[in-house]
Amino acid sequence: MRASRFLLATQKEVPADAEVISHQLMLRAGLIRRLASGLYTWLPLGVRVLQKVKKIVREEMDAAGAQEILMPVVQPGELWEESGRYDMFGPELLKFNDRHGRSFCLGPTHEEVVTDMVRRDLASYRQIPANFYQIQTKFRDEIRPRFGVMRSREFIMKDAYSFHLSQKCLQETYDRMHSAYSAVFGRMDLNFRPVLADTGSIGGSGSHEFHVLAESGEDDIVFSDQSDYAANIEKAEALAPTNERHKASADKLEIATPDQHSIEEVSTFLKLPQEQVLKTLLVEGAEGDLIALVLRGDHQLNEVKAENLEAVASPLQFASEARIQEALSCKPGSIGPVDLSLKTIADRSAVTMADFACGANKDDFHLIGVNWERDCAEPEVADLRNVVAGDPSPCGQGTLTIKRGIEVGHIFQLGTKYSEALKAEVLDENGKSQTLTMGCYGIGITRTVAAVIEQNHDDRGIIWPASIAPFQIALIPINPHKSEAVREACDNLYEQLTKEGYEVLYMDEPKARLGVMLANVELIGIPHRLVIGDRGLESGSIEYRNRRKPENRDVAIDQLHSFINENVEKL
RNA sequence: CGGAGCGUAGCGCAGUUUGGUAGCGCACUACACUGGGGGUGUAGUGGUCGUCGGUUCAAAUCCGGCCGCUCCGACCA
Repeated sequence: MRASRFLLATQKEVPADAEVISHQLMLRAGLIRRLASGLYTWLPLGVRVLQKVKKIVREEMDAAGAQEILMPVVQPGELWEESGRYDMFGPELLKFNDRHGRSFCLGPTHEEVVTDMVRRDLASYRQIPANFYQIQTKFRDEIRPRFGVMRSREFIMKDAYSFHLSQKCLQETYDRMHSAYSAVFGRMDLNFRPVLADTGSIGGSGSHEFHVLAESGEDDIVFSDQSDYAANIEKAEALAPTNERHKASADKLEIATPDQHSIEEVSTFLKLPQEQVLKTLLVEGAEGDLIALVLRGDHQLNEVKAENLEAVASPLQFASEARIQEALSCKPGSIGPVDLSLKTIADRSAVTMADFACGANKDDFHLIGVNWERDCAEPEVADLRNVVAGDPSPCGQGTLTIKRGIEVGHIFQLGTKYSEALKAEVLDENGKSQTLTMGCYGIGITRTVAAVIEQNHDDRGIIWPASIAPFQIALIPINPHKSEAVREACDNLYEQLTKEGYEVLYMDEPKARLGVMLANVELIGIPHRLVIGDRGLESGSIEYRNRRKPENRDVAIDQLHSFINENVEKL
């Protein structure tokens, strides 16, 4: 590609509203432009990267036996009513009516549509298993789009859906998708981890997320230091403490704690460590009642675990201040389990506390020296908290560390949730109708591009892995408008390399300054760079530089061909 | 939706306190010099100051409504 015929929309200055490095570099390198909140136009350079990612995904999906389809972005509301998600999905589902007043939505995901396709077109067990995928634009009306393409409202996703007649068969496809995903992210040289994940509201049994490890990630991933165990913090079990609860040794005492509400305030005020203060949170119960969730003060509620409790309403909803006032006649900062007439569920760690402090269910008062059994009823016990670094690993080996991850892929065993609701059935060998079991598998294509940049950049710009670089080689002439020889050498080399199948960006604008071209080529992250000038030509060499290496090297012109063959990945 | 902040040229910003000719840097156009690592000079292009209304002789500036955006908390690939 000749740069004179290609939109290189690079910018020197960092746009003010770009927070994370990938967002900044994508804007500066001219990959994307913002159209509105959470909506981005992909410029020519960005599209080239996107196409590379899609190509890798297609190759791996095809190799794993999946078939490509393409489903509409706009979907009939009826279908979503049939699955029960039209009202359940929440405000992320953008709904609208057509001119006839029929309801439609923009697809945030495509379970309904594939399941509908399958129930119409698959009739026999002979067609099972089947795995259909597409690469399509999705829309989720995110509350807060941010980090550019990392959490946008419109995004491109590869989603696949498999159909089976047995759990065993589903497991096989699931495992095959697991390895296909590892292959996809491996081909992009990403430092990633498959981690155990919560199946969330979609339900089903097995689920893994694929996370790219990066500081800017929005998820906490926990690892065992002595085994392969890795899980999303939402999923990671906090084991019960091994030590027994101490005997009560202090007397219960009520203390005035004016204006002390948070655990931090209370622990400072009472001069007690946070581990000695009990945290009591009120949430809406499944029966319309209120439930008290109790944690050690220094621990954090794991909302997914809480939501998965039967007694707790799903989605999780904290009790409003008004509701608390009505039930307990006090504010949220002064609640405790003593004489509390609500169902109380305590975290495994909280229940081993003794002589602790907690709210007195009376504004501006706390209790100290409180003990379970003696002062308040033994609560129900559950795993309610987020694990913290240093906790024992739930796999039984090692302790946990926590890192940030960007979720770029997610695989699920869905079970029969959608096939049952939409009656996706086929006849088995005995002529009997059987409901299909489903799996679903997503890769955030656009998000993956951002994740790659998060892991591959320096202070000059992006450093693309060979497999998804927009161009392999940048060809830069020095003063071509002055030197016929340079121009000719570059023209020839450009033609030759292009003919051989290399993707070359030829910086052929006659008056472009060398420094500007070099800076641009580094900013947009092209892996290999050739600089051709009079001096080099006279001494029979061409300057080469690898984007990842700090130094130039001169390559003899007559060896250039083999040098490139050896050092540049042909795609 | 709650809390904080912003809206002035394609990008980054000043000007708003104290009302009085719309500015700077980058980018862009032309020319010249320069020419082996974001160069210099000269001359230019580009703005109904988010929007609607009010106050005033006069509003980017003061007042009010609306819209949009960003950041911090609840969603997910």
